[in-house]
Amino acid sequence: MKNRGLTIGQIGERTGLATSAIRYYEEEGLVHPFRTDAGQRRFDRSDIRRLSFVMIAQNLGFTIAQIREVLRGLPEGRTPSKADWARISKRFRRDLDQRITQMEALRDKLDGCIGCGCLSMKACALYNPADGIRRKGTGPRYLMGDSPD
Amino acid sequence: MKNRGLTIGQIGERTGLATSAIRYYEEEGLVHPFRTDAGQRRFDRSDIRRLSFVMIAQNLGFTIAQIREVLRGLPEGRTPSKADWARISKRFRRDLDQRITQMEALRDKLDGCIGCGCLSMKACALYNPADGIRRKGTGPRYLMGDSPD
DNA sequence: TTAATTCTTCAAGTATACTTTAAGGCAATA
DNA sequence: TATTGCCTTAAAGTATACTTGAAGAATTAA
Repeated sequence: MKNRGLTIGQIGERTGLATSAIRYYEEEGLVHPFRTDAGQRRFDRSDIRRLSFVMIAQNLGFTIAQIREVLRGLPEGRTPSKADWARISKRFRRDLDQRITQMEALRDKLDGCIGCGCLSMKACALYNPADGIRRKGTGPRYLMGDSPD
Repeated sequence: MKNRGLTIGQIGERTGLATSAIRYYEEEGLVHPFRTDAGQRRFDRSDIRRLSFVMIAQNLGFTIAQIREVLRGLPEGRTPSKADWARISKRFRRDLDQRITQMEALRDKLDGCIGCGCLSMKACALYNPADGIRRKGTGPRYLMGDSPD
């Protein structure tokens, strides 16, 4: 193995990600592997954690763009420390808290609201739950509990 | 207005949906407008509620396929009653309760887990919170950390 | 009646998050 | 050395949930 580091295949094994997904994540700026003299990707061991973070964030419903933003909070030159990770995880925590609050509010309004006969959905709390759940743009929108099957 | 009923444009105004979206929803079997002799769509007033329900479900993260499933619980021949709506809304309630519980569990594990260096993501609650999104792969997955530091 | 507006279908485009395929180069092993 | 297997890029395909555009028919307003 030339130039040391982990190959994309090895990273794939460790993380469970398809190599195609990892290449896509690089394209999207979520990982920055270096290259061998021959042009093959080589990853740092810390990239495993980085990609794991990406997977978790995906599971939490974050978009690639959002994850990229969050990962900007990590240092570039050195391997991120536990404190680095803890710092950026706070954003997740805030987001989760917000979502939970939102969902609880929705749940509490559900029975009274569905089928209530509101003529204007603009006045209905269920119609536009304070942004955040519904993604911008198109594409599949499933939240944590829903796998597309 | 021929053959009575609401036109797609009027339904769009009432619900805030684009007419293209409404046509798409018909194609997907979420609404079933009748047609005038000339072939134009005409909607029942109860379709406003039906489409509002679709929008709410969308906001809650349900897919079109799931919404179609739920809507099957409504009567075909007559206008759904309040009781009909209440009945199918229960599914939403259950789903919301489940998601809230899941998210709370995630939130509580977040600080301790991100960057913790877990050796196996199989043991990590953040990795597969809703189980089923990520496919099972071969071999051990050492996520959120490489080998012991 | 004429003109403006709304309706129709169908095909293609958009965005996200990837996977698949093709054609070929690099690396480890027998 | 040869062969196997993993690596490369680029383009195209997939799924969801729609929107946009074209061309023409139906409906409404003046």
